[in-house]
Amino acid sequence: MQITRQADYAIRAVLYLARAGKGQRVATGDVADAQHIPPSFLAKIVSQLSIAGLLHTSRGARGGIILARDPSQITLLDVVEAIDGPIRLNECVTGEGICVFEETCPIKPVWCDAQVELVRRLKSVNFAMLAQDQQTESANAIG
Amino acid sequence: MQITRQADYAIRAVLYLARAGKGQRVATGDVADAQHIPPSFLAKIVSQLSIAGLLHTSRGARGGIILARDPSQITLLDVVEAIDGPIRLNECVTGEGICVFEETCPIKPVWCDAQVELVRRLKSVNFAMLAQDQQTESANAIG
DNA sequence: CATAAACAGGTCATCCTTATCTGATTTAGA
DNA sequence: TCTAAATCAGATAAGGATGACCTGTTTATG
Repeated sequence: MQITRQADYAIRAVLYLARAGKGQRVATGDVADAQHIPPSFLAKIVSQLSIAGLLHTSRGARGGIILARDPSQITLLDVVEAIDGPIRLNECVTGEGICVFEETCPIKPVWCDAQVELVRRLKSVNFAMLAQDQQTESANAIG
Repeated sequence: MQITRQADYAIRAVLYLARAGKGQRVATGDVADAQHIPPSFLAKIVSQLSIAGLLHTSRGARGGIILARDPSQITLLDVVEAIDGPIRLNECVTGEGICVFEETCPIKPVWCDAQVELVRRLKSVNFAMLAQDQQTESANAIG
């Protein structure tokens, strides 16, 4: 019930790029340094984000990575799902035919609803918002 | 980003007990059969639920398991956290000092808020409700 | 051509998850 | 008291996910 470290790293990387400003190409080494991400691990993550179409890479000297679209067009959900795959709170939410009790199970709707809400929430946050905010005063989940 | 099979099994087991009715002692083997749970695996789960105080066990012939409190006093959250531990959407939500960027991170509040909402939702569902409902017509999370 | 950088991939250790098995212990009932 | 029924505790094992490293290969710049 937790996103992976990879997804967390990916979010921080995209945030860094969003903050770097428009059309600013950045070396992944710089991102790793600034965000305290193991450099060789970040390479893999960048590769996945590139395949997902969230950023463009350019090789060679003066190469680097750059966001594929405006930060306002990249949501938290985009990044999380690019790395961890689709959000599924329980196996049965995946589709039909997974659970024997599907038809009469009173729990499945609970998971479905909760998942819809979570997805909606992550989709509502984009990286233009995140890049400009410093930490907002907000609820703390502890306790 | 998914509850474990164990947690899912635990939920189904508790649901079965809730449906069995008040003061009805049931053999774990029966639960395993009815809910299609590997019997020897269920034993471990039952043990954890017992430690968590959600059900009582009695050994010996005619022994079995029984809910420790009224189904209305057991929430979905109780069962999930008894097995999987506290719900944490991201490592940083656990507490202070985990993340270097805590103070200025614009993402942490998003996770905290989403987690609070998810926990609230799971806490709002108890097994008295689940036991009496057949499947309600509800949103489907697919798509 | 030399250098800087991304890229592809393989490897590795560790932990988690799921599951099974075995033996010990307890209890009800004949 | 004996036996069958049932939980309890612990060891074990396969498999996969996770986090991380390392080595070449390709490509663009100067």
